Amino acid sequence: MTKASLYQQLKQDIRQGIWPAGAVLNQQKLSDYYQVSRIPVRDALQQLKAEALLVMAGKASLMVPPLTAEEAEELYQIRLQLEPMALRRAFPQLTFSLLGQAEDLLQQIEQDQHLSAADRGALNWQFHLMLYQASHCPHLLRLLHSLHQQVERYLGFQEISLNYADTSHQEHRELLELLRTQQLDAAVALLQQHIQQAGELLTRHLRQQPA
Amino acid sequence: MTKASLYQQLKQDIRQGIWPAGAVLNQQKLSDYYQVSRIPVRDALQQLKAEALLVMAGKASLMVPPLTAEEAEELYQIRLQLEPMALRRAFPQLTFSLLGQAEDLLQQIEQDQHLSAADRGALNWQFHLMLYQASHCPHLLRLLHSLHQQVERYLGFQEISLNYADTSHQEHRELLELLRTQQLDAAVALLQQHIQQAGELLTRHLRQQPA
DNA sequence: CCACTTGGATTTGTATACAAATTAAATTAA
DNA sequence: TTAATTTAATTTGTATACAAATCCAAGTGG
Repeated sequence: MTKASLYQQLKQDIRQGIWPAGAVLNQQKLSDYYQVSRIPVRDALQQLKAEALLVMAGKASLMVPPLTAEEAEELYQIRLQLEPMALRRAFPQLTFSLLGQAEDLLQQIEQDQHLSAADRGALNWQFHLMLYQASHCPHLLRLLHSLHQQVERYLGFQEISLNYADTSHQEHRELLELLRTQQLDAAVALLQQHIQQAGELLTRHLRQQPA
Repeated sequence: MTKASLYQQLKQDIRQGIWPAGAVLNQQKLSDYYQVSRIPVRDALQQLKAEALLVMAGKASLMVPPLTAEEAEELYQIRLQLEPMALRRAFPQLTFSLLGQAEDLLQQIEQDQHLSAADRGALNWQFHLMLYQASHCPHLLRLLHSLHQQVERYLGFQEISLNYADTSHQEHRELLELLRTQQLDAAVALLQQHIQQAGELLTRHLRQQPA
């Protein structure tokens, strides 16, 4: 378990609920669990804290943040502001090659019916990222990546991703088609609708059946 | 030099150019300079890296990011998307008490004519924060705080803040007045203009006279 | 009964020492 | 001369040991 991979592992284990929402993580427990000293654990924790994938609990201890409908809505609202911007700035630099690669990712999602929620989430983000990357906006991409990691914690609910899968796929296809035919404004409108819809579905679910 | 303060100190020293843009920071150098072991230095560096106040230079070393017009523009564009959102979400919860506290900050800026660029920047952000805080959006506030820290590195140029000071003050006053009289849309429009103007001034300056 | 100390147990913070990796220079071959 | 390769120096990564702080529960006074 090397340094970078400990960070990755911890992040994945938080997503997968090994360290559930509300759990207080202490360095000793983690260094025992991952069979490393506290130093690399501290490094990983520090990084996760800075990304808000962990939050302070008391004066010195760290906690896996609870999942709330309010914060989920907030995250989607922020995405709703930033992702259209990313798409607009990427648009002039989008190539058929990139759009093709994005389509490949879609196909991968649709074909492999028995992907884990985590894998589907990762591929879904890769699809969006493929489009946004062309913007060459390092800060924007960094923020979107961070936001997506936050959101991913909420998408463990099988029901959501399954119910929404078909609509989502179709919207992704339409988005690609609009970009291919140079209809930027329509593409942005669709993207906004896409994000808003996903956000509403998630928050509705959270309010009905809190995490 | 305790842990939290080492992080603060390093951040301040980067802003103030003790570790200038492009400088590669190594742990030994910093632990000598700040008279602490490498462990707390590592913690601080890890955090600064996660906030993009430091960036990777090569495989393992960290660098103070260069200042570029492109990134400055990007940062202001992101603020342009997020700050109006923060103001809108704060608006229903804004009280006369908060508006009063915001006004106090303005007065503090205007009265003290010989503030350092850093101090003026800090107070300016506190003014904006006073308004946005009422939104109770933790993620949004965290992002805006981070963005502002990024932007602050660009505002060491005396000419900019001095030239713009008067216009900026007046816009701040107008903003408060619009909020007092419940004119949200006008307030948002002014805020957008305020950010855009500041961004254009900065990027124009950077393109004329690169850092 | 509640708020407030106080003690010990736990947990985090830091220093030092050493291992692993990276960087940069020197050397060699094309 | 240039590019690739090896080697030495530097720098980062990690473990262990100890100091400082925090947390929590038991005890005390109001």
